[in-house]
Amino acid sequence: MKKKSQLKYEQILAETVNLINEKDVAMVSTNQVAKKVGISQSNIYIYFKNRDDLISQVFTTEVNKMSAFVIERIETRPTDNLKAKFELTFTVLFQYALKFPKSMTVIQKILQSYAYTHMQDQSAAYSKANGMLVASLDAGIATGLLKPIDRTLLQNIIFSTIKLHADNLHRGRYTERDVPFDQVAAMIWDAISA
Amino acid sequence: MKKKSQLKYEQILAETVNLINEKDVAMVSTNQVAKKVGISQSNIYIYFKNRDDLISQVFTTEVNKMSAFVIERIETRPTDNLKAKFELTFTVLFQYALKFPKSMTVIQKILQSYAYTHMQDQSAAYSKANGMLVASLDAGIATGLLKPIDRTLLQNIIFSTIKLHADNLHRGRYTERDVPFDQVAAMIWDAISA
Amino acid sequence: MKKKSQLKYEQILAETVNLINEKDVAMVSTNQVAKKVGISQSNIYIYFKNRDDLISQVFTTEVNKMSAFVIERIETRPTDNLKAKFELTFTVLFQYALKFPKSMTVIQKILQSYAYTHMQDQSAAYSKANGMLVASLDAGIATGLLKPIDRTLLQNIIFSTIKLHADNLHRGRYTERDVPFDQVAAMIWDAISA
Amino acid sequence: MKKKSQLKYEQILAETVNLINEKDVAMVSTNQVAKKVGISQSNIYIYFKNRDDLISQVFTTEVNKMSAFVIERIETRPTDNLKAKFELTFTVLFQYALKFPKSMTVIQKILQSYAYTHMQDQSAAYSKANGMLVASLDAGIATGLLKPIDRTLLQNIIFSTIKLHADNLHRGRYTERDVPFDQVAAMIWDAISA
DNA sequence: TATGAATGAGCTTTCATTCAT
DNA sequence: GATGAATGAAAGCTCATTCAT
Repeated sequence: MKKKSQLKYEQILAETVNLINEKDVAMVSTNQVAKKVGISQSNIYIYFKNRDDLISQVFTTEVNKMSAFVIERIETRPTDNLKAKFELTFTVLFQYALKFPKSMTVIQKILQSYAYTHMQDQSAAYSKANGMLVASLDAGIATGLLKPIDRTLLQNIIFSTIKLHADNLHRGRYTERDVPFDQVAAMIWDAISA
Repeated sequence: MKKKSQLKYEQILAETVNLINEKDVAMVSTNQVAKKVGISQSNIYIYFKNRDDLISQVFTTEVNKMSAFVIERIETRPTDNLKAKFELTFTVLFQYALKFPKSMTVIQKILQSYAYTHMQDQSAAYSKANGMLVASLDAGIATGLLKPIDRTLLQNIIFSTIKLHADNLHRGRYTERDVPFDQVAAMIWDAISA
Repeated sequence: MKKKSQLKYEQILAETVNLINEKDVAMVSTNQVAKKVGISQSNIYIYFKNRDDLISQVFTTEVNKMSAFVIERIETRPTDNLKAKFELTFTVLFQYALKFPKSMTVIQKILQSYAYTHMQDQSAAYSKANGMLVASLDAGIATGLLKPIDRTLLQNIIFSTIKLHADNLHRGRYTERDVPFDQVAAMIWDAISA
Repeated sequence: MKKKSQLKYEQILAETVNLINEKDVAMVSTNQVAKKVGISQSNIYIYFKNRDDLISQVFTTEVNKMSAFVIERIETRPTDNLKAKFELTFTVLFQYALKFPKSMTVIQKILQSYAYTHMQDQSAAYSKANGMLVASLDAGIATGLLKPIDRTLLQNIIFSTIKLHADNLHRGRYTERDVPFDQVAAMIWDAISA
């Protein structure tokens, strides 16, 4: 794809993200996306194989974005203190959720959607990103730092809590002064630490 | 509605629950429901004002079912020990999730769906049920039993953890022996207790 | 039909008249009528063979009502003065239009509707009532009182003008003081008189 | 819209005109129109926003056609004789009704239809065309040429008489020799002139 | 007499997708 | 690359009508 088309490709992705943010994944149509971008519906099929492909690429793009954001801020500060690393991860995830409020919502919505669950080729990006987190959690459990319990339970508390906190702030339910992130991180830590 | 129709009314609700369980709320059509029940599609409009009404009544029915289940098992065992009461609540919610695996999923899906969010008259049943839980949490915070933090964060950990655990069991990710509920309850308690 | 049913029969007719007054004939459904009367839809099919029959009976009833109203006020005042008789007819028609503002509208709407045009047995009542007017007009033409021109043209001016004037008054476009009926009658007379 | 589509656009309008001519406006469905044109029903929504838009554009098109027809034949023959101008207008309207027998019927039907009455943006074309006639009539009244009476009464006689005469000819009720237009125009003039 | 239940046909509208230009 | 045109399928909903009770 050339420059010009690269731009349009990104515009389509961006408007799809916006629309998924507003309504259910299943309610977002290629029609609506095209209208938002200001192109004709059929144009979308030049950039994407079909609707599933569009949703899928939105997902992959957002996962990659988040993944890159986190890795960049963690890998560069290597530490042998596992607990500190976890806490840094929480903070970075929270920063991401604050900076890209739509991104986490979209990732979560697509992940839960029927469309994604039944998609042919699911995101390799997601597997990879998830794999890193899984490795971290397993290491934490193995070293006795985290509770010896199925990792999905730990993972759920981490992500759902951070996302809810960011959403609450974003919607103005409370301010960062009312509920400092430290308290939230402490709550997560209390939950998952052995 | 008379006897005979009461049966069909419930069949429609039941099949709608099944379908919402399988796919996104927005993807469940009156057509599909009718086909599952074995009636003509227009027949649904005898029992429900429109599609929104159908979804809404499914929601209310499930919330009432859960509410009744929980209240019946808690109110009858009054205690002045607040902590014991919380732990009992967790257990009862878990029992419900185990017994009616689709119910919690459906409640959650509808609650998150765009359709419900933008519905005219939202469920009074839900407001009431939720109000009781809110009161409990606020009391727990006030007495210093729970962390002095926004209650939605506590609530999220309780529900999402219990639901995920039940789902994991249901999908065979692990058995009750592998991950006893006590451990899960302990994790929740560690998270929310002051 | 017994007394009770006679009442319901008339209620159905009355509500149908109301609905036809508000919208297009083709838009009035048995559903809506039943709802207005407060009965079940299927009940209508006890009093009327089908929808066409309902519309047809509404039409006949209204035509008979108008016919009786006019005849009663004209036949009882026999006169050999043909011009005076015409003018009396205009006045009586106008009184009817004022007293039953919906009636003339409904008659006209049904008369123009596709349903009526293609109905099996068209109203004998209408033929009869129309026949009388036709005879009057033909007599007027024969005696040289009216313009020697196709009678439908005369008839149209008479009815459409009287109806429009009554409607204008009813909708408050002007008052009877602003536009006295005498002026309207004079206009009609100027048009049709030889 | 490009060339090819322009053709289909006009075909859709034309078939809609035909159908409205045959039955009630409310009975004309996009289904029927599509079948007549020989396209799939959804295709109509490429050319028209929705059904209302289709009806509305049919109306505007016909009004514009009539308006252009009349203006072209009147404006080009300016005269300071007001009476002559009125009589010319009658003649031209009659010519139009003869040449486009469906057009006037369709305009009238849509104008009376519930759908149009309750439409959002009503035809600017109609307002303009009507405004010109209104101005003429008001001038006629002011100069003492026409009867000093509400203009809608004058307008009704003009239009309904001309239309009925044209329809009568079209349906073969009588020939132009039986009822020359001069007589009809005279009748109208007798009605409206002071 | 009355009604609840049921249905098939029809309606308007939106959708994902394809294709010729 | 881009678009207008086209379509079949499916959606939600209303309708006239029938029938058993």
